[in-house]
Amino acid sequence: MIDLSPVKQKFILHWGEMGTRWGINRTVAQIHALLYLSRKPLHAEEIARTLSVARSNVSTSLRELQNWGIVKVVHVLGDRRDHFESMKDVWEMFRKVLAERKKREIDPTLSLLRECLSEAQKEKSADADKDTQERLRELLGFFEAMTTCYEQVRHVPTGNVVKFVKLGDEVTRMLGITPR
Amino acid sequence: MIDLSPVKQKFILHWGEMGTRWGINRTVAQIHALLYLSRKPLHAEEIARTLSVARSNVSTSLRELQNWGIVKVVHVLGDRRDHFESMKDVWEMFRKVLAERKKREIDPTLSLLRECLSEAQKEKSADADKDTQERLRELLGFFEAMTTCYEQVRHVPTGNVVKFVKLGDEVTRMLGITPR
DNA sequence: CAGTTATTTCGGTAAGTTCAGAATCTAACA
DNA sequence: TGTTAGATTCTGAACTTACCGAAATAACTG
Repeated sequence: MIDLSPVKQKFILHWGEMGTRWGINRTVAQIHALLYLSRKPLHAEEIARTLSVARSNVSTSLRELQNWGIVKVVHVLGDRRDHFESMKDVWEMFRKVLAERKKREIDPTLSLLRECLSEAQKEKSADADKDTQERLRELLGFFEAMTTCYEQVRHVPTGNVVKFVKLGDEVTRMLGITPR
Repeated sequence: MIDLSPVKQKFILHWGEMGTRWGINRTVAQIHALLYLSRKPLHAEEIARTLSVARSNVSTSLRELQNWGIVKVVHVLGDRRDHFESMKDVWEMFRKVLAERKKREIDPTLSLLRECLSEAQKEKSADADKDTQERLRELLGFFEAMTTCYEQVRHVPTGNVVKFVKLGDEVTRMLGITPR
């Protein structure tokens, strides 16, 4: 951490904390922050030294970041060590994470809700739990809406994000769909 | 757990798992699932028994759910124990959580990024780290866009959510803002 | 106000996670 | 083909977080 400017330190620590709040391992998030801020790709040893964490820990964490699809291995001429760099396009990065979370958490939840609903219909005490069914159905509806929403957002190219957000603002205002 | 239908069990367990992935304590999420599915408000003792967790643990978790604003205390006539019920409107619940997460995580991140940027400008090695500044600025831009986005979504009444999502779909398609 | 029941707080313990270092594996290079 | 730098995996220790049960507190009843 000594090698880092105070600003970088501050950000990396914060990002680590935020990670834990969203179910991401602290070290994983810190490494991500470090790579995101780094001008050049770093090798594992360098990361371990900079953040004062074990080399092994870095290895595992990098693997995870690669699984999220936001960190990539690159090679530097004349150096046989792997170097790692983070995606720099924030929007693209966000989309990656969104896609991955959908795959890991939303999709399984959709399946589960559907299973539950079909099982609920077969159950003996069927009408006794009409209520549960209704609840599950509403939740399913919600996640389906989220999926639709995601499908739209997923294809907006980075350059258009701001435009897109502003547009949404206009439209909702015009149509008065959001009475306050 | 014995008192629960298989379907309820299944859902509660899943919801608990999903909770952990998003930084929510497993028990907290399970209690939330239980209350969400429950037709009538439950008292703490009942929750503890049903989920086989300690009474005290239930107490703490309920407090947390109340902090999120998605569980409320209600009183049952002729019973002096507190009873708890979950909000049933999924969309409303989602908005609550969104609002809370914004307050707890996004807003502090915005502040931090602004601090970092202003400190970065004062730093000695100022131009050496033009790059870092640029990265931070982009991240800030992203979170600002997210905030705008949130502000729109935040006022959509439950009845209009589906309409809203479909509308977004139409608009983006019409304008061809999302070329595939 | 004494007795009863519900709720919260707190200290210890169990469970889970993170981490360092050793052992193993892989591949570059002589 | 042997040597070595680098990457990965494994294991036990340290630390963190979640959880329980006991004790204290608060709320109610007669």
